Amino acid sequence: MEVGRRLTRDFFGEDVLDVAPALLGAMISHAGVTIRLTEVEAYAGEKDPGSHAFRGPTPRTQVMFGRAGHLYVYFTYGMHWCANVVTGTEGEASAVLLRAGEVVDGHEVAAERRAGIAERDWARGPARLASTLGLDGTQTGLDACSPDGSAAFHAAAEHVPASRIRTGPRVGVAGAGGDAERYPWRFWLDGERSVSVYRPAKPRRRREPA
DNA sequence: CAGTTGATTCGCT
DNA sequence: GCGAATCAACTGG
Repeated sequence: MEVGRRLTRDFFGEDVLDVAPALLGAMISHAGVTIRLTEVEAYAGEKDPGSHAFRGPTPRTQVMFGRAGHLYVYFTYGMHWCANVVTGTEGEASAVLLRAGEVVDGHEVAAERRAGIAERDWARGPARLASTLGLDGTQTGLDACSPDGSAAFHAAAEHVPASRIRTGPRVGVAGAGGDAERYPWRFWLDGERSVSVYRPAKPRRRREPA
């Protein structure tokens, strides 16, 4: 299929708030499936209370403090994997969460991998997107800018006018209240069916004791 | 459509 | 121990 130029490490080395919207319409390929990104979220490194890097490097978040263009794939809610790409300068630990997209190549592989799921939902949400790409914890640290790596990003096949880009608060991020939460760091393409519905970051109600 | 709930493991305090 | 950058199934309108 026709894809744009491959995105380089220089592309990911820019500021996360520039990289995130620039990824809309771009594509990521892994394990036989290509997804066109329609929704992303920026996480601004160690100074961002919503980021996993907020409390400094740990074994889990080590890769975020490394080079731009590497994948940070984390496990959450006891069952889901979500994928980010590291951005900015080394040691900064900023990253873009890949929140949603649509499968544009590898439909047969995706259909097998996501058996029983409607095509519309294959990459509608970060855990679904990672699952459809076949990404899990074994791919964390993978260099998407390496010529012989298994994952790669490609520029949008079509022109994405700035007027189609929307911004808003991040989804499902607890611990709001800091300065970081005042900024709309979620970016999506207006009018795309694959964009997940916004839900405010509301703390889960604890079940009452019996 | 919107709203609610259980599932289930890990990372960190 | 607590709660999480979520999902799928289910309810009621």
